[in-house]
Amino acid sequence: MKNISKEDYLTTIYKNRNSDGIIKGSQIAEKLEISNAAVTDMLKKLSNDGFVDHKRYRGIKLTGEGEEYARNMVRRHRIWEVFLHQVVGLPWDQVHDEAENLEHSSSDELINRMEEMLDFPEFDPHGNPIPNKNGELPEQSKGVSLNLVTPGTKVIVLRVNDINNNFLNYISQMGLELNKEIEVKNLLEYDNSVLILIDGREVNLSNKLASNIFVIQSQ
Amino acid sequence: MKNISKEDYLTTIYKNRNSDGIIKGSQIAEKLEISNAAVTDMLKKLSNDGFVDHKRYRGIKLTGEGEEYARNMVRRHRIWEVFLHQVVGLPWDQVHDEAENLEHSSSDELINRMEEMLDFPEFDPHGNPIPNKNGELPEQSKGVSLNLVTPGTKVIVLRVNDINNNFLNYISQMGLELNKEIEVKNLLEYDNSVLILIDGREVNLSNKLASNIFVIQSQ
DNA sequence: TTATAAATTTAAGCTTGCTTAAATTCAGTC
DNA sequence: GACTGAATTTAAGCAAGCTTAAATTTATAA
Repeated sequence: MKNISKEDYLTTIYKNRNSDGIIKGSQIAEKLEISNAAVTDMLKKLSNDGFVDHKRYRGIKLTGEGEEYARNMVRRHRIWEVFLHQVVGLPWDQVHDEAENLEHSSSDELINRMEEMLDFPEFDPHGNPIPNKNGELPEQSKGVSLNLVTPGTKVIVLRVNDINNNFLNYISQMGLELNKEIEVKNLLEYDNSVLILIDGREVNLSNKLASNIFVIQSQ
Repeated sequence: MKNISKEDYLTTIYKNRNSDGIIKGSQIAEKLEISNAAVTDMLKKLSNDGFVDHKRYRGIKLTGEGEEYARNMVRRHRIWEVFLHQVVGLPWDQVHDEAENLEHSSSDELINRMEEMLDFPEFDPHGNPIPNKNGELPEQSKGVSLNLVTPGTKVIVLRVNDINNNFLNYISQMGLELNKEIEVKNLLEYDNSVLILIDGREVNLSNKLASNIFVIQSQ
């Protein structure tokens, strides 16, 4: 049976909350693929532990402590990704799943030492920002998701969401990589998928896929 | 509450069984610091899973599959230790505890890649042999534990048992390290402790400590 | 051979994190 | 202001891995 750690609940909240910092229990349940009842259960514990603010039937929010904890988990994850990519030499589409496991099993001292070894990287191999030791995030241009780009525009890949190896492997095989210039050719009304030009090849991306790829206009 | 993995049971059996490959449940319980009842419980499961041979009230033995599994865990542990020491730069007395956690959370692919990066090391930073991909151990001179050496003999440190950071840190602070020559001055009858000469300093080691340090006679 | 100590197993019970099903609350619509 | 559907919580129950206490088996030694 699946057994999800408190750490996973916290990072799930951190990554999926809305702009007000609020998330619904059902969203957590969906992301973690467990029942709503299990989420309610765990929220009681996380609330007792002081990691989340939660009142019955209301939205969920991280406390300061919860925010700190979650950011540190994200930090661990992303530093592992950089390390696995740069030091161990794993391709960018194979570091996520490994980091997902390692992030729970390493001391902060190890993370800090790896960070130093890597000369304090600001972004992971998928372009996502790495919180520093104090939990602060580096500046990053906003970007827009690929499914919202006006057809005819040339853009540069800024970052992609770190979903899982499968997603990363798929877009990698299409030739997508960080900082690569692509052109949005068309937006298909039928299914909201996007037709793009990569290395002179035309590729169709589903709306869902495109929504996880963030770009900026190239000049 | 403590929650020990099946993997830990298997490595505990592997490391603490006698020369016939047999271990008693009570020994496992003692090493893992849990009750005998918990061990009986888990042995049923491990037996069902085909990892151990076990009949009621009799000794416990690894099956072929169990042996393979345990060796692979030892392999993972020791490769992590070498990696943390050589690549990340952790001192030899600080790699054990970290590796203890990481060994459960890394894929075999990662282990193999690290092994290759390290050019297929045969021994970990404490001198203990690393099983290769096929589970085979490198040749190693036998050595004798320090508490059994005849006083007056000069010896070289061959390996030390990988107990925990605390033990390693302690002997490290005394100046003990791999391949260093030391002299056994005296064996104190009172408590079976050992008086040795390291770098010209006289140091007394308890019998228990000395029994975890293995040496060979230097010529 | 039998008594006794040690090791092991069984039994009953606890906690954690999950499940499904039923009950409750909330939010939006008419 | 009542109705309805969605979200949430409660309730009851399960599996895993532990606990302590009691019962059983084995090994040892008189």
